[in-house]
Amino acid sequence: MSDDAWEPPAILLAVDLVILTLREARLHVLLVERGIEPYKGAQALPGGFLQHSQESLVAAAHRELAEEADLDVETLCLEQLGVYDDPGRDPRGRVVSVAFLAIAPRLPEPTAGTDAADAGWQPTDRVLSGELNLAFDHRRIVTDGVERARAKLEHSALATAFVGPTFTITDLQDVYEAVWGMPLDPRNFYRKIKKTDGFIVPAGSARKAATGRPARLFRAGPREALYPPMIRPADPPNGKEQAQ
Amino acid sequence: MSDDAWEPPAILLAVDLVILTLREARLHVLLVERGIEPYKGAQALPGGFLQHSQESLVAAAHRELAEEADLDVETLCLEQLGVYDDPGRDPRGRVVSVAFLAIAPRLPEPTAGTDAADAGWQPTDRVLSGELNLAFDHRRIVTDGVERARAKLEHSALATAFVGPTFTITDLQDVYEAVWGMPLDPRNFYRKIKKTDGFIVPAGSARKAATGRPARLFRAGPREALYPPMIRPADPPNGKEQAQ
DNA sequence: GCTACTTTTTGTCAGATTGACAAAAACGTA
DNA sequence: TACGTTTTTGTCAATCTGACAAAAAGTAGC
Repeated sequence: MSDDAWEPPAILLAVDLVILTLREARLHVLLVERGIEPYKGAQALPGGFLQHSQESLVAAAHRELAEEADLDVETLCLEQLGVYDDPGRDPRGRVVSVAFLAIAPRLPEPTAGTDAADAGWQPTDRVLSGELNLAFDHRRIVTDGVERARAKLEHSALATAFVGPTFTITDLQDVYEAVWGMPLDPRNFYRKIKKTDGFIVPAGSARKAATGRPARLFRAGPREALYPPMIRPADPPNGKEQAQ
Repeated sequence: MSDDAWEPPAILLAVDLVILTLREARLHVLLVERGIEPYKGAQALPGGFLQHSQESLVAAAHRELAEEADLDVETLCLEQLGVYDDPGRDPRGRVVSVAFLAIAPRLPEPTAGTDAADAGWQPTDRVLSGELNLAFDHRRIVTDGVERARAKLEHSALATAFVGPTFTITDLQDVYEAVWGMPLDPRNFYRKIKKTDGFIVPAGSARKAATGRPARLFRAGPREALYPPMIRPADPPNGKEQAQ
């Protein structure tokens, strides 16, 4: 490309957000109903274009989140998920979108913002299964986001981000079961968690549900990366792949 | 953002490539000497701007690779590494760059292309340590790329991408040692590899170096994801973190 | 041809980890 | 006080890991 007279291509840069949380022991994703064309009326991830050329991507992400879902998530830690740039993914022209992922403890019901007709939590199952159709390539983005969360639970203390400041080991197990989508043995889970140094630290004695032995409370520990990782059981219980 | 009169911000979209390979049992990255300002004369990752608004990011990546390093890597599998968008990372204006990562078996010495004064392989050590300075934020990108490769070695059969079509188990071990930057026990490595179903399949009897028992040859197996993962030993041999 | 040396491959063995399951502990409730 | 529930502590066999020995299969030197 030895062209001196080079015209910058007209490309629009956007951000999309996959916000995951736990509600009633199921993994949910934040969706908005699009208030404008294209895909007006369809469910979509919150997101939008960069406002000006100096706005950073994460700044745009936080701004869109506030605008579209009225969520106060200053503290929310956004992680880059990927870039989606298939030409033709947006009928308006060439739109390259950077997706971000965030994990949140139980959040308040979001209220509709200016650009979105409505905002609310939907179970990720319904999106992944295709039961619920999303605008653009947002189903793929959600799929990637959930898979990222699953993987991160194995190697990081991410699970504590789903729950409140103090929690019980059973709370943590609920997170793993909801995100991984499989049941785990409470006894073995308990043992594994407790012996992973720095994952959790005690937070006073405890009390919880109406019935059963009260559970001890813990707080997130200093450890960010889990060294002996929490290996999730092989996914395909229906698969029959056997090599060698 | 309820503005109808909205001016698309002037943002340039670029790609950068982290091409990793093994040379003399060390991990190397492909660098070019910049032939134009800014950072003219400095070492940098191959990459450049999207040519037109319909060009996909991977297409641009392949094109730049051919242009700048004259490498024929049609078959090279590029994986998205991340987006680098710090305003101010490029003195020419707002440049958002999407980085791609590729792993390659021993490649021919690249020849300089049109935009780059020179192209060649440099040990990643020299980049990570800061001994070799790179243009823009390319040192960070290389750091992220190497870390990604390290992580992928744990869970995928990526190691076979570093070697030729047929290889010995020792070849594989060299890959792990070079990328992880630590020595591994040949006996235990051998055992672990052989018992990971589908990782490698036999490829006829074998022969190799001038000395020692001839090693058996293998070919990459069907397995993409390693189920019992290859857990790499804890990184910090100098660390002393102990909680609980 | 025989010995020395090198590298690959096959074992061994104790300690740690895992998965499945039992049982005790610590509550509320009838 | 007996019962049901949930948390917590154990147990046990199977598996996996890390450290190390030894056999196997070549080449090189004499």
